[in-house]
Amino acid sequence: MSAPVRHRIPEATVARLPVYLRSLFQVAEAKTATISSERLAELAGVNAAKVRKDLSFLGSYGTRGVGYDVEYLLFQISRELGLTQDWPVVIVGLGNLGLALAKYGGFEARGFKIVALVDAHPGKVGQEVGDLVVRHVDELSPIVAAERIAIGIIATPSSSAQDVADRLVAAGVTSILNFAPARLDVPDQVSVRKVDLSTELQILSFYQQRQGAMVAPPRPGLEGAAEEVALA
Amino acid sequence: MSAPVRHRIPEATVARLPVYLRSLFQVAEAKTATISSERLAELAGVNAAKVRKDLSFLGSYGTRGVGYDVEYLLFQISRELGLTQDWPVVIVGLGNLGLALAKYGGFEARGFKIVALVDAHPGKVGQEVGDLVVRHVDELSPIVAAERIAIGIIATPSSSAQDVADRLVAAGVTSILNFAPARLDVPDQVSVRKVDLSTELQILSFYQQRQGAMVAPPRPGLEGAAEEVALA
DNA sequence: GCATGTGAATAGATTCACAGCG
DNA sequence: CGCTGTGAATCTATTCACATGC
Repeated sequence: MSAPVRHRIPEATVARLPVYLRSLFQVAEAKTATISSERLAELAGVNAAKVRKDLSFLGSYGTRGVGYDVEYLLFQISRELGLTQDWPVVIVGLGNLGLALAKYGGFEARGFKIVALVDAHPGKVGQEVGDLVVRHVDELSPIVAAERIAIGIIATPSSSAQDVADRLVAAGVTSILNFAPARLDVPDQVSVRKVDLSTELQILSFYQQRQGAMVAPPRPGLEGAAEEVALA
Repeated sequence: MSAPVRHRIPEATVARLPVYLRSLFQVAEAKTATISSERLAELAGVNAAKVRKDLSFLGSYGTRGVGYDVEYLLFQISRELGLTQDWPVVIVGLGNLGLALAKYGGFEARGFKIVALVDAHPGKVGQEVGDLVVRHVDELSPIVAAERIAIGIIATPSSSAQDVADRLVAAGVTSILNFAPARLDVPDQVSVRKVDLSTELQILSFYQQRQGAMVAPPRPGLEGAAEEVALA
């Protein structure tokens, strides 16, 4: 059931697998049966050697002289990412952002299903959002257990983020996506990823400031290399 | 008026400066005058040697045997990030996510000011959000010019993302924060950073699937890509 | 012939460990 | 003496270049 685990897959590679997955979905819609590393690289915005090396960590799924079978590769990457099942997710915090996430339909298509909404504020509890009713954060444990939730999204103010993380962990959640601009202290077995909008803007600001009219774009993490900047 | 640029600052370091900044604001509120790399590392969730090396790229702002002056360091990092001024920002796309971002008050405090909202949908145009009125995307150029906007946030469905990016670039925007799950093709001078919620969840799914055993919380600031957003 | 798969080379980031200085 | 600043060592990631095998 679980993936082969031929090698230990590098973190940087794991972070790119979802990008390849998306590109492959596009290609699959166009009824293309096979794809070369060159073409996939172009769609994903990376370099072809990187694509080949990344895919080689999953196994030898390509055919020399031909390329990769799109459907087969889609399946292999999905399996590697654990997306052959749907993961139940809880959103904690239903302010502007939490609500936007709750209403966003794009997760379902990608292997995730929002199954519970939780907030600490009495005014929020009981509210209906889509086909879910917001429940109180004190009920987190039974909800997580009942719905077999493994992934939690924190969309609260940062002042409550650590408390919420503690509750999620206590309830048995082992993966957390944190939108609050706060560092979370969690046990080693728990994975945390952070999305911080202000941080992203500040990084853009850095590169923006350095260019006035010169050079040097940053790079979101994909290709490209920063050029040198002349001294002021 | 721009920073000293003693060395070229590594990308990984740039991505951590906002984290240090936030930690320093906390510390400053507590009226602490100086801070050691050890303590700052703890607050930022990184290792102390990394803090020292990162800060050393900005200059020698610490005092041996003592630590760093909090206020001074705050200023230096802010300056390096270009946050001594407020950047005017436009949000394109006012679906659930765009609206949530528009209503989110956290940017102002961090050096950014949302000065314009733009959408292509007639139903959206004219709507009031906070103290702004949504304007039509066709007016982008004059708006960008009038407000001296350098940073644009794309919160549209991915099908429009490239078109919006082209318009932003044509209007003179040189930094883009992209929430749409699409790769953007832009000129070299333009910086793009991408925030992709589904990708983040998929990365969590990978580690979740490899349960119990090792943990490997991926890095927050750099790579990432894949899906996200926008709503209709 | 042609595109994969992969060792080897290079580049970049992190960590170590200690010299240097207040 | 304590903590910064930094070369050196290590680890991770990227890119090159070509042998391999369809």
